[in-house]
Amino acid sequence: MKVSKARCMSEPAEKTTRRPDAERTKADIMRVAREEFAEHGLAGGRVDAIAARTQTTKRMIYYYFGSKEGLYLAVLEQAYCEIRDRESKLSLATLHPAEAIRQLVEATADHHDESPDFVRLVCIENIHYARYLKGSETIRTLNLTAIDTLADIVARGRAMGVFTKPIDLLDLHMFISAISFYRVGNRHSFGTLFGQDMGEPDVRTRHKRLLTDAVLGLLGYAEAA
Amino acid sequence: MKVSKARCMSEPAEKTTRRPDAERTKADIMRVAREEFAEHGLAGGRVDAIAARTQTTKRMIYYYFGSKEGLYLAVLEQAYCEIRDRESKLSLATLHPAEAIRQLVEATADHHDESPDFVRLVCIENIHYARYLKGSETIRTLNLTAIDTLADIVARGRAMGVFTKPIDLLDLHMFISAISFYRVGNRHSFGTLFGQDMGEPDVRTRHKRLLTDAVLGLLGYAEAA
Amino acid sequence: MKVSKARCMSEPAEKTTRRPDAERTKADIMRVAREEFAEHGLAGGRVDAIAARTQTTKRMIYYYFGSKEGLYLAVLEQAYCEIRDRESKLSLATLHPAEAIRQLVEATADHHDESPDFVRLVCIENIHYARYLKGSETIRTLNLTAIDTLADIVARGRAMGVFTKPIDLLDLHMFISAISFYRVGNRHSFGTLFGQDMGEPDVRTRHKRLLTDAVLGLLGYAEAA
Amino acid sequence: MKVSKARCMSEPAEKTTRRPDAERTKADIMRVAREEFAEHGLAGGRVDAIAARTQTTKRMIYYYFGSKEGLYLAVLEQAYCEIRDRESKLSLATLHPAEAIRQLVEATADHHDESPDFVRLVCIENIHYARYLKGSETIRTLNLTAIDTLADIVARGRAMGVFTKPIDLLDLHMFISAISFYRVGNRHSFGTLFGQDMGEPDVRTRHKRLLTDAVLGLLGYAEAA
DNA sequence: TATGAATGAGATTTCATTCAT
DNA sequence: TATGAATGAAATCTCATTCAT
Repeated sequence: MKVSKARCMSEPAEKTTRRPDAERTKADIMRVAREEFAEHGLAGGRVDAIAARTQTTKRMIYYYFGSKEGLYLAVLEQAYCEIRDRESKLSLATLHPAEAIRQLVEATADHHDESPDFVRLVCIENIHYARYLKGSETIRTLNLTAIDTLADIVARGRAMGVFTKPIDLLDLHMFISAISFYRVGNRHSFGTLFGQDMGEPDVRTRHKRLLTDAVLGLLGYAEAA
Repeated sequence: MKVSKARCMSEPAEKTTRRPDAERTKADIMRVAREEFAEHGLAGGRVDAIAARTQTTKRMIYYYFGSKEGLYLAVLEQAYCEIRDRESKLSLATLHPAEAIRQLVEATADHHDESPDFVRLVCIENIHYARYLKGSETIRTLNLTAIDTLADIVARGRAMGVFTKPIDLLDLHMFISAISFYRVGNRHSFGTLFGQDMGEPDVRTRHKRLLTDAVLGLLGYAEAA
Repeated sequence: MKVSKARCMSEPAEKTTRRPDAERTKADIMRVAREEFAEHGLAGGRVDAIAARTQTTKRMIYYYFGSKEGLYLAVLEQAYCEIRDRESKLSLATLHPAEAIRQLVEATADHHDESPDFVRLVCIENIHYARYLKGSETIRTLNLTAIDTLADIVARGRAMGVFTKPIDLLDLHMFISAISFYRVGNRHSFGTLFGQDMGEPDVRTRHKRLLTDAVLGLLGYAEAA
Repeated sequence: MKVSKARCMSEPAEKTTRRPDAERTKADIMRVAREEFAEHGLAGGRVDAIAARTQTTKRMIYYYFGSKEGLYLAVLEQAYCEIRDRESKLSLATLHPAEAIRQLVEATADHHDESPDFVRLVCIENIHYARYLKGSETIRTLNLTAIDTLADIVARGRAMGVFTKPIDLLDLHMFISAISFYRVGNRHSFGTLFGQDMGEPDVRTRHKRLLTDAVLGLLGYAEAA
């Protein structure tokens, strides 16, 4: 598989001798493939369907990605890269720790709400026991920054004396992710069983506030401090 | 108890030994199908593979369930029935509200940890936009007791003055479910990315305590009360 | 195949010792089978579908008719018996020959128009190269009376000097049948291609008059005679 | 000539020898499929049987025609196209109207006698209530020329004063078609019941003469004119 | 690079028929 | 006579992948 470019997907065309369409063709395929796999899963996604919605042909999919699985992996890597990029764009270092937590929670929840494809791909990947994630050089070397961001905020809060309880950073991250993820990933079953649409703006707002409160509570945030 | 016992196909076989034994055949198929679908999803699951691991033939799958989708739906319904049964067996009515919450959280988390197949099926169903769930008369009339149980505890806690903050019951339920669900559903990607196995006993214990603390915090549990 | 009762299907129950339901069960099966085969053909008709619309079970179909083909044959025989019965009820012997021809043509056309199932079964049987017809003792011994009826009319007409041209009786019968049959059997393709519904009352009337005219013409009917 | 030549897929292969040769593959499949469907009907025809008698594989049938029904429709369209082509090749414009009628009747009867596959396919299609015909853009826009041809002859005959009776053109066409069609379509049942083989040359000749006479009679052909 | 045709293996589903009681 | 369960064989259709140019 010749795909594992650790540097995500930005690279603005490089101006080499090869036809300038190559990158565009690959991007076109990946965009469609992402929709297809997010919609139907790896087993349910159809190479034919992807090719049909692309400017190019099936042969090119194999030329560039080697196999259906190779394409799926590329899609997965791209999705994680985007998440990493979004995470690393947050600048919470100058905020009051409680406010930083609030903004981090909101950003995380919003990321998930706005990227249902990503959530679906992660669900799908877990159905496959994260087999592709595990096999991906790219993703294993991908530094997810969420923990670092959290670490900084918590350290500052503790130094300032506003966070008073000890809590494992990974647990804290899991907590924030779990709620954010569940709201999107389980939206359809939850909505069906309980009649609540978790996409509604005020439900969304309420859940973010709830999560912020819970997280601050776990950190032992002393409001008065 | 407002829960209308919609038959969950338990009834232990009226006449002991029947002729060619339809119930056993169906149960045999469903047991195997559940494994197959939970493992590979609806698209990835193979009717052939199911039949091969069964005492009967592929033909009988169609005889009893009509189609692969029909079988999947039957499996899904059964899985939800079991969860409902487990939920309704909890008797927390006599416990102190805080203790009841703790036990409810623990039971919920344990249910999920011990039923990874259920969690996977729900993920899969959400990938299908809960289409089968929505189409299932059985499941739509299935009274999920979780909310009732929660309602009772919260009402008692509030009456006793130990729960001091207002919180929506559905949000509370979502909160507990989300953490319980994510721990199992996203175990593989989380483990791969962060190097933590959420199945380990002490992680599990820690997460349950964390969730209990968070929930009690959201309820405004005043320990001294 | 135990079915070949030359005497068609009348026999009013016989009052023997056997369960009185036997004949009714058979008749029930045949009624449904006739619909099914007329609708979908021999290959397209489904034993399951027949059984499902019957008061009895699939097993009984095999008990009484031996096989799908046996049932089809029984249906075919019954259909031809009914036609024979209808034909033999015509009493044209006392009419003026030209009037008799007119009534015979009308009756034939009406028979076909009112028995689309029969027409369809005959089409289907011809698709099978009349294999079942050829193999049927019952039908081979069935005296189709159409030719006799025609023969009588033509003989009388010729004796009276009103039919002046010689014409083969079988050709004459073919002529009348062909138009009557085509109107029903090819109704759907004809209607689609030419936008004319041959079932409409005035089209039907027109065609009957046309056919009568043509037949009388072929017979050299001299009106003034 | 008001006939819009809707392409009937004739075009003799633009580039002589192509690469893997799609047209030949399709034509090969259709030739065999036509035999199979004409022989056994849509329900009775087997895709496997078609593939086996072809130079290619079953897979290609689905590649080119999508489904068994798609292939059947293609066969049906082709059969109708051929008929239209045959019809449009008749040049009766310069003949005496009575002679033109005779040749038209003979050609129509001959067409049917020489294309039993076409007749069988039309029977089969009528069993299906002309559902495929109705759904076929191609066939619905196919201008059947028979009526035009007839119209021209009748108009000339009337202008010349040799055709003296008014008659609906569609009825006239129905008449000619019905006899021609019945002779082939119902050959087997008719032969079985009445012991006459309608394929025999002198029967065929006799029927053509009979039909010509009847048609001219309906037109009020005055020989002396 | 690019393309349309081709394909083998295997997927789901169907069907007439029979068995056990 | 009656019934529901069972079945083997074969039907239709699908899919990722590769070939020839």
